[in-house]
Amino acid sequence: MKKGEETKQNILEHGLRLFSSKGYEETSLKDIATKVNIKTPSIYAYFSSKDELFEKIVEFVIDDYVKFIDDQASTIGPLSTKDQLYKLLGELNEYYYMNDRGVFLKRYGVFPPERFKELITQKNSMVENEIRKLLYRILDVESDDHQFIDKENIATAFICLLDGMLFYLMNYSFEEYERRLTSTWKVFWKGILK
Amino acid sequence: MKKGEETKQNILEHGLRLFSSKGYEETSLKDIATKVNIKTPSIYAYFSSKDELFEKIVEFVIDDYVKFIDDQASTIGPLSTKDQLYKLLGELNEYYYMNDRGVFLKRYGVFPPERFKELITQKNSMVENEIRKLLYRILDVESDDHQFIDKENIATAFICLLDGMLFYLMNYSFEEYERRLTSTWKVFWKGILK
DNA sequence: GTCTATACCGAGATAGAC
DNA sequence: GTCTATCTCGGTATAGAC
Repeated sequence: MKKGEETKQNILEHGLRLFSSKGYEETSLKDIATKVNIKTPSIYAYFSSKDELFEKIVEFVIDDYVKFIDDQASTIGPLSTKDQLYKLLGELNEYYYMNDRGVFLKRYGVFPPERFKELITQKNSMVENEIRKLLYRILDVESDDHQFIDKENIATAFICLLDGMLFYLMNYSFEEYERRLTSTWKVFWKGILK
Repeated sequence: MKKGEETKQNILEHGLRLFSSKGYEETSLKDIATKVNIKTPSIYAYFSSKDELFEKIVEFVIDDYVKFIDDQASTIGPLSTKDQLYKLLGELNEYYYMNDRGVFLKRYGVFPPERFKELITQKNSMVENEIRKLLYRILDVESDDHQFIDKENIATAFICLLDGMLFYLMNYSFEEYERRLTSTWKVFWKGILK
């Protein structure tokens, strides 16, 4: 990779990390520059403004998440319906926990800075759709022992569960999160059986 | 009410509203002063800094919510267990939807500015405890036809559901939220029965 | 491509008149 | 109790040398 290209990547990565943990306004270009080991004005060689940098990160993050969701489709294929659902829940949760992209997604998905509201809500509905599509695919397979309630219903409850678990992930230790995941999953699974 | 006292209340109220909708950093003291129809420096007659103003609002909001939860205890008394749970879920959700205090609570509960992190997480665990206590009280009554799974389990799932629904409340119309509440509730209720 | 120097602005905050 | 005037600081952004 060329030196310039490398710097650009570094700016994007550290920007992502800082925006995730501290928020848009609380992160200065100087903070980012320091992490990348350059001076603030050098950032302008790659991005025309702080806003533009942020938007580029938004786009990268959402596209990456959509890709991640699609990847799950192929990974969970051979499992039983129950295991597929549980695995999907765990994987999507851990995507949030394990990297800054997830935190970024949630932080700005729920509370976007005024200027980026439109861009973000638009992109966000893509994500929910992707998850719903995957859930329908899982539930459509009839080769299983179980009977389920209405699919749409399940998807809505599943997504709610996903969002709710996020709070646990963010506010508690990983162990506590796992305990709570088990509890919640039990209720969900019993709840969607006919 | 004395004039000074009134101004102070106005600052608190408009501060709350602006912090909820725009966030801490994006809200300037000038924004608040404008809404109150005073000039920025007048705020310092009541609060020694922006930080102090914010902290006062945090404390007010959390205390008010805890009070609200306690109020629910007396309101839902005569209903069946099922109706009590459903009503509680609806009431707690709508507290969020209907006033800025709820949005404030969530916004800073999940993503507090660095400086206030400690204050807020500490206060926040009080809230979860209050909800758990109330749930245990509801579930302890045995005069009902239903058998339930483990109480702790139910409480965890309930709180997860509460947090998840928040995303629906914030990102969709009230009608869509209600549709989704129905779906999610169905799954939850089936899930907690023995 | 990265730097130093600097312009510019808006924020939080203080002093002191009325 | 509220104002005008003003200070200070840190942020984004630009100019121009190397």
